[in-house]
Amino acid sequence: MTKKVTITDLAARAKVSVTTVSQILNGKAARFSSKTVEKVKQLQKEMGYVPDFNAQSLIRKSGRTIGVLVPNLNNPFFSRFLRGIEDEAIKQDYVPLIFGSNNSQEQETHYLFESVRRAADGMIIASAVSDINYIDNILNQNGIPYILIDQAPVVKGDRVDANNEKGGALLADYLIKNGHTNVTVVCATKPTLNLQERLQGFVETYKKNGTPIPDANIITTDMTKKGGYDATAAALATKPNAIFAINDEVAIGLYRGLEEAGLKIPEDISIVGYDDIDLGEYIYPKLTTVHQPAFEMGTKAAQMIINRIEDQNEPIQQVSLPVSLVERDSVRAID
Amino acid sequence: MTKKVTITDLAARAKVSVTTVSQILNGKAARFSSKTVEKVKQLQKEMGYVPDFNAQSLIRKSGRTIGVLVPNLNNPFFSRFLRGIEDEAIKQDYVPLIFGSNNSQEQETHYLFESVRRAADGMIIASAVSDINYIDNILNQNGIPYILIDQAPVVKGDRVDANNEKGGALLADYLIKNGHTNVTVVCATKPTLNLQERLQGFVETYKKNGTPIPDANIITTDMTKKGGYDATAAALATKPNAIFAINDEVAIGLYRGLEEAGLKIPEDISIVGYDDIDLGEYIYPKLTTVHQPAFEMGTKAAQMIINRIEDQNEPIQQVSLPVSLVERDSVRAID
DNA sequence: AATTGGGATTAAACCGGTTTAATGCTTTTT
DNA sequence: AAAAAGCATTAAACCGGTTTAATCCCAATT
Repeated sequence: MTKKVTITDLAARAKVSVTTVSQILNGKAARFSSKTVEKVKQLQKEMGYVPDFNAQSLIRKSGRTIGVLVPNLNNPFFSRFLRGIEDEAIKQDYVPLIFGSNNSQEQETHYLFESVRRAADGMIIASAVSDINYIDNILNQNGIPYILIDQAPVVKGDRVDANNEKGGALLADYLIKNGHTNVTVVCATKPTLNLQERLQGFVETYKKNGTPIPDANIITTDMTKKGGYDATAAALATKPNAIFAINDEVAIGLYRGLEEAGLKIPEDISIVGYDDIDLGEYIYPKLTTVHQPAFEMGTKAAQMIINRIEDQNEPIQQVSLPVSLVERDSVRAID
Repeated sequence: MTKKVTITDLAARAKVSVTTVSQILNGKAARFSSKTVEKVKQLQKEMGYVPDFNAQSLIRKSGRTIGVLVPNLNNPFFSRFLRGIEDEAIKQDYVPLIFGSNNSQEQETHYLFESVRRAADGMIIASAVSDINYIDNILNQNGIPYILIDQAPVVKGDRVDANNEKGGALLADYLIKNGHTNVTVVCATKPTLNLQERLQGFVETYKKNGTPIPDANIITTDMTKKGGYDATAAALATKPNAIFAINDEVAIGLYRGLEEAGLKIPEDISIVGYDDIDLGEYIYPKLTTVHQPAFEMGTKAAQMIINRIEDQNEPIQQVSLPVSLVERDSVRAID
């Protein structure tokens, strides 16, 4: 409970001015005698002096903080994504301020304002909401740069995503190749852009194949395990021989639902997911899915927002990371 | 990119002093004429004035920030725990600064110092390390109160945990009741206190039952899915009829390992886990485990640290939340 | 009419730093 | 010997707020 040591205390004990201390501790020591430099550095250790963060940020006009908003802390995809952000941010001496909105627009708004209030230097946003105008309003008005994950910017802006259309197409091709012409999709009730794109890529591929997917075969639900589970009956009612779960969490729910319905994967029905969360390798049967480079999306997003923060005039970037098919055991070939 | 509005700007436009604006905006408006009050409030909206966080924190000597350190952002147990913290913190107008150390003491240390530097008002720590003296050193020296999750304080200090010994005992009783006298445990290589306690409760119960567990039946590995998977062979070598995975993640790994070994759960071997992550309900067969109130542990921890922050003299609290057995399908009765 | 009192407002100090523009002293240069 | 240059250091302004202790003005008391 020792009272906090300030730069003034340190200066007093060193019998120099605070300017001197400040300069030396910030490495602008060029013009100070090595005697003074040593004295100050020594005293810093001795007294355990740590510059006051708020005082520093106030005058530097930056706290090297990045606000990060994700819809769901629970989804392993986002955990990996967050790890990527943390990893890169730390390297560049930034700190992420992480918020999970639980898929609620109200909470998103709250956290957006909280980030503004805390003077985040920039934000990385994976919104759960499809209409993101309001984000731009809040952030732009406050001069906070941001980068969107998996969403199209309202106005021209930075963006990182993985190639969702491609991912959808990859899955469709694979399923078609394995003889599944009768598929149903379990998607979100209010799909965000990335989901729309996945769906689009998938559906288009089937159309091109001459085996279009009827609208009735698009089931909607929540993007959670429970959502997948709850959608089982509706999906089954369409009598598909394969189901495309728009993300892996939903696939997990479907696994359970199908098991309870007495159906065996992939003998009775095939399933594919999307994301490639690590769990996919552990469940039985192992899940065939599309790999999204979640970690890399995180590091890339962090790099980009830091660049933007430090140079507002950088050209706008829209980065689309590659995806790939992860072929495992949840699909069987039919004839 | 409109330059940030300061209180001075606002005061100028309102033709009053900054003192007036400050007072009014902080609700100390009692002595101001309603005309002035209205004018200021109106202008605040109009100009979109948000008080500078760092300036405010500097003088208030608090940024209402709670540092949170967890070993692993990936583990659903911690996701739920974090949600609990976030939930409670927000209510009390605090913001959690979340860090995941990836089970590395080096990173833990880094984040500890980062929290000090950022002037966290307090910390909630779920360390991955069993010897936590160093935490106390860093934090205590800087006058930052903290509360430990699932660890015993070095010196008398606040603590939240769930009743781990009880949980271990619960599992042991259940297994014994179902006729499993020959069990093996998969535990951490360097178990933190909570894991030691679980193990202790489990082992003691078996000992009391007159069927002690041989040391050879305690297998150690990493606390991840992969760790569980990797431990399969060693566990199987002890020829158990039931395995206690010290947490659910490990159990998931074991599920996969056992499947590959051609063993059926629970027909050929029974498994129990610990934590009750939501996944347990979805895998096949559903996992029997011990429920830890992760969310409540989070809210409780947040409440406690906030109390401590706001009143350093509060009596020290050690809260142990109740656990319960969740009986599902991964154990069969043998005779 | 002088004094008191209270309502409305603000000047000024302060929080803990950073930075710019001096200042004072030596040492060189001319 | 005076002017210029160089080195080491620091005074003072500033960042954007909060808070304490005035100050001002007008109505009410004595």
